[in-house]
Amino acid sequence: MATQKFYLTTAIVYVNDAPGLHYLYEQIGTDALARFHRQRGRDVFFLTGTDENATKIDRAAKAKGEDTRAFVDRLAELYKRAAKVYGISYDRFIRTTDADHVEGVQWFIRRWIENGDVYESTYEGLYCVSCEAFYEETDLVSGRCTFHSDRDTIERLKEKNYFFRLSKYQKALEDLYRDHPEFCEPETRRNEVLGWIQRGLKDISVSRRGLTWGIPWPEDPTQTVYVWFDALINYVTGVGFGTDDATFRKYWPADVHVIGKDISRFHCIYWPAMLLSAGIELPKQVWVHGFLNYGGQRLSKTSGNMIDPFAAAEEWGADAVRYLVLRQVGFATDGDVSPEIFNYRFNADLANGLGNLVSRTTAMLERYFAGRVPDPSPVGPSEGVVREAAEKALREHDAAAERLAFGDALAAAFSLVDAANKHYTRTQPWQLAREPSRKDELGAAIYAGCESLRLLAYLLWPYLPATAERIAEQLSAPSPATARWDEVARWGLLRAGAEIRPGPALFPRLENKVA
RNA sequence: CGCGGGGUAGUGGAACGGCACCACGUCGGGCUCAUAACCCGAAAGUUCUGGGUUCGAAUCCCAGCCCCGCAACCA
Repeated sequence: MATQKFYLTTAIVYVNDAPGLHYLYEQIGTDALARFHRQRGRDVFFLTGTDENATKIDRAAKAKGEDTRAFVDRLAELYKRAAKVYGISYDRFIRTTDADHVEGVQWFIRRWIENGDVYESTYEGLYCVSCEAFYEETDLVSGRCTFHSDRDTIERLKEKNYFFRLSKYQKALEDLYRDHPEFCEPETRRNEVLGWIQRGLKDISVSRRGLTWGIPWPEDPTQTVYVWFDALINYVTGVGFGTDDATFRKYWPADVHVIGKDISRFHCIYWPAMLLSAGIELPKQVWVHGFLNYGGQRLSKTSGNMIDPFAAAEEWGADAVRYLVLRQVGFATDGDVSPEIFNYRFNADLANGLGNLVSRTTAMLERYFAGRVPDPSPVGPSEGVVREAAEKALREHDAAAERLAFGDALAAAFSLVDAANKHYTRTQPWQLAREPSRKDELGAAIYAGCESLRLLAYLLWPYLPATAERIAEQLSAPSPATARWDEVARWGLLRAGAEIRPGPALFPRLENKVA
């Protein structure tokens, strides 16, 4: 039985500035999915990275008087550091300036050329002679470039470029979506894409002339690959296309590309057409997530409503932030985040819910059983109810996680926290403890609470990896990072007599910050 | 008539033809193992507006108002 592979990607991020929380949002969601599949025994390859070949990056570096190469190196490190802080478990962090990517892109484009899908044509547009770049009408302010608004630098210019025959793939894309509607999820995003296709596809310019930064067009050094097309190709070069056939054959096609809704056109139309032209199998799915809003605006650099991910990790803890964004927003739709929302959810779910359940359970174990897990029998009605709740949580969690509904998945897992709390209210262990003759009942009641915690450690690991480790450690249970799912994810596996090692509060309440 | 999404208790979400549900917050009660945590109960909605279809509409149709995203060479 060969291990099933699972290859997933995030979009690569455009590195013109420091990372924001919206960047981590996609990383966190994709990481949770990667961990979920690893936990279920799949051979996961998780690719993420940086998009570095844009002309604007070259310009941003020069504007700061910095060498472009040094500039992207510095920013790539910063993004890697953010990923590390948040426990993003990528297998490769690709940079589009990596040598193997550059080589792979050129091989990719040669295939288009061989296939007759590239031709020379003229691109006409508004050109800023100072920036040496084309702009759209909408980019200009009163007909002037925003970088050089003090003088007239804009000219209407024609440039010879290479064009890709996107129009040739109109029918192939229609067929793709007819036969495999699941290619783009969720459905609302797919409908949007179908609308674009129905209105007809036009050929697109895929090269730029006279740039000094970017990937040279194969066999024509006067042209540079237009950065969007170079960027998309990272999904195949990241697993060895053009340079490492064995790895490429092992992981391609991708199981899912996780992206934001602003770039679905590129991933759901251009990308499959590009692959078809290059004679490469299509990925199985593009999964489009929503955005984080703060104060009614999309969280972004241009909206000026950044939440700094490094500061957020200091404030709430990286695990908590992972939980907060996924639980609050869900993943498919847009949702609101703010420090106030984080604070109240932190207290309600993490401190009062999960953290407090761990505290009360381990405290009772220490007090009543000298820090050893008691025997599970006799199993009374309340223990049965908790067990059913646990099994339901496992089922519902997996079903939700499978469809990237992380908010629902977390809600399913946390339903077990509620079930355990209700169980304590019903059985009242603190009362049983007063009657020595009922020691067995007391043990069974606490065992059920303990067992709920153990299962929670495994269920929550994809979202709260560090917390899950701490819970498992406190129960002397196998590490969620390495345990085989079928050997841990069943009720009743916690060994009686196991040592309990209570730790400090997992999520101390944020007392002063609740407005 | 560019395209798409959305307007539901104070807040955020769910239901998408059949008694309008959940969480947080608020109020009342209980408990004391626990991070003033936990448990039970209650109040709170003319489901954006106006028409229509239907035995019955938050849900379907028409018109309008408002918010958000996209609008293909910006990444």
